[in-house]
Amino acid sequence: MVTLSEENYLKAIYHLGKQGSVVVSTNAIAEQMETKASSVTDMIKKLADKNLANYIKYQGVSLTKEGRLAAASVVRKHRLWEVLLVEKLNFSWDEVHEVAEQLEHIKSEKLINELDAFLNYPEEDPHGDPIPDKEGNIKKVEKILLSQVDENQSCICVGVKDSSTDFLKYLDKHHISLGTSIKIISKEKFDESMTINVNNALINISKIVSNNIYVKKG
Amino acid sequence: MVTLSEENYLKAIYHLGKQGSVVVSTNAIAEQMETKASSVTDMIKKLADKNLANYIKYQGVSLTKEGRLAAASVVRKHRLWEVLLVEKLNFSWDEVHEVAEQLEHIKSEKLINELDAFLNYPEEDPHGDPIPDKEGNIKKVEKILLSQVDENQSCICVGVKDSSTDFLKYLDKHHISLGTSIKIISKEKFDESMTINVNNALINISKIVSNNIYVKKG
DNA sequence: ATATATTTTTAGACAAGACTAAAAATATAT
DNA sequence: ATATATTTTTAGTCTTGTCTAAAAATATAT
Ligand SMILES: [Mn+2]
Ligand SMILES: [Mn+2]
Ligand SMILES: [Mn+2]
Ligand SMILES: [Mn+2]
Repeated sequence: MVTLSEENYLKAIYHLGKQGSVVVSTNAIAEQMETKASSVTDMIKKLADKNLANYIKYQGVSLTKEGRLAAASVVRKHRLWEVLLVEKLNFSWDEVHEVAEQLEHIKSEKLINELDAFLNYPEEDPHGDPIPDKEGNIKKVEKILLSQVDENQSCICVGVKDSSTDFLKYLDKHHISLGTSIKIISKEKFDESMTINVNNALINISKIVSNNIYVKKG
Repeated sequence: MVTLSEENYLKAIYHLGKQGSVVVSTNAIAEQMETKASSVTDMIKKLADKNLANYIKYQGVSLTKEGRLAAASVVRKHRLWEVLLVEKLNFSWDEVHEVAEQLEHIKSEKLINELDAFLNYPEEDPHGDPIPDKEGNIKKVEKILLSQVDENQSCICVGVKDSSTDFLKYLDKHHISLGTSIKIISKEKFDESMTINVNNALINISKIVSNNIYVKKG
């Protein structure tokens, strides 16, 4: 039995582990989860006791095979629920995350499998993030940050790095969503802002924005 | 903020309160929730502190207006989720309860309203139980226990009192479901068992069974 | 290499929710 | 009316998950 709280820690370690080294620091987890380092240390020990994490004092933590599968299962549920909310229940992509945070902890094999089928086996969530399969495998899609595209190049928005409500609403306001074509008109050396063409409108976006939009060539 | 545990107690008091007097005893709650009387006393105090329950020591507990609304909201969510599971996700009526026990605690106004609309505003759950509206009102449908129907009378199954997996599977085996026509052929004085006609088959059911099936005349 | 800063762990406390055992209140039976 | 049985509450303990403050380990800078 994995508790709700343990699931949240597993998920945090899972996410932190794939952006950089597999070993994750106590402070990184604390920051991600908006909790205190001492709480993290306590929980890491419990995860290690349950064979969900590898832990060496002062050296950081990584997930075991079992822990990684448990984490991927939570992520799978989170993203499938997000698809349901957007596709069937009229949620917009900036409204789903909070509710999915709750739904991801519902325990029922049948429920998640039926949900998957009902949604026609989606491969991505409403933010362009891949949905792990039952074995925890995810389709690694090649995508780069908009900030890394050169002047005069065109690309297509395929995801967002920040999926906070604020950022997604900003994108809505500028009519940027998954599938939107973007052409880089010019880049400013000074502050790394860029002017882009979206739906034949020119808009200027800051480095922070271009650093949080994933695109593919085309 | 009402916690998950508080919601479960509210629901128990709500259910116990409508089958008999509105004031509910500590022991009755303990039995319903499979917990100890001392735990119930502790929780009742918390509910009273939050103005969700009226509590007089040694005299039992009842729900306040606010508590009744909170309880009805949990029941509403429970039953709407059960409808989703059966109508859209291929669950049978004996599989839904456990999962609905989890889903009923998800907090999101929008989610439950959209779910209601998506399901086309159902009035009953898969066991024939009425779904409270947003204000906590339920359509009181007149139904009687099968055990109370006289010999040679016909009736239609409109609900079940016991919705345990075991009982529902028993009904499945005998092809009794919501809407099934039942004619009482004979009643045994001795043990109050009865022989009934279901889909032109004669079956004998015990008092326990006839006491857990709701029917309407017709 | 040593002093300083940062990170991580430990120790001790707290709140929620549950339990056992004992005490107090209420109900029942003679 | 009094003794007995049942119900309910209290007192004290436990587990989970969190926190603060202090101690220990590790990293960084001169
Ligand atoms: Mn999300
Ligand atoms: Mn979560
Ligand atoms: Mn149910
Ligand atoms: Mn429940």
